Amino acid sequence: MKFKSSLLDSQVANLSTNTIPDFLLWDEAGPSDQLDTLLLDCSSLTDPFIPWPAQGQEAGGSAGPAAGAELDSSAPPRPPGHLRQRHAANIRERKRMININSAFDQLRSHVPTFPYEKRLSKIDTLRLAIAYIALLGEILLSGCDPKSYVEQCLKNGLQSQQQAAWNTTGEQMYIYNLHSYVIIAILR
DNA sequence: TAGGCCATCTGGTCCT
DNA sequence: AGGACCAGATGGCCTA
Repeated sequence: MKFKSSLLDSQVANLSTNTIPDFLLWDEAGPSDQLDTLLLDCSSLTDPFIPWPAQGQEAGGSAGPAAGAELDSSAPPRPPGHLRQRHAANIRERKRMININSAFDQLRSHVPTFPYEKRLSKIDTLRLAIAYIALLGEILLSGCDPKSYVEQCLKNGLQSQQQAAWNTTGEQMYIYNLHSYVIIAILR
């Protein structure tokens, strides 16, 4: 997600003309079933299957630098079964990352974005979620109607932004943009 | 083509 | 000892 000023400005412009931007949550795009199945199949293997090709060749994906260490004659000798254990650890790691990515997908589905916004990156998902939670907390504390609170918040925010633009740091502007982004995306 | 994002592999560390 | 977690390194893909 890139906070292009033109993007935010266009949404603010729409809002100022009482045109509420569309809001859409990300489609539930769960992890690849095929990949899950593949990993389950791999983890059920009982023989020390080595997924990467013969030495010196690149596996289907990208091999890390240490993959070459196996080929390094100067490297310390590995204990027997090291490759098998390493392969098992790789599978566990992939499954762990799938779990993490699944959680990210779930989180994305709860973070308000614009329908034309490209898929949120992980870091943007986290930052927007933080901003969203903060906003929800403010709404709870205010006791106001959520929609009217958000609209009022946006109006006040725009005024304060204009007033304080001259001394606003980049970091503050980024946080402000996150806050505004969430607010505008919520309104519909 | 450079930069951002991501998946993957790997070794190290900590925990059970 | 083995699993979970983590961070570094690397290469692929995509976009401006």
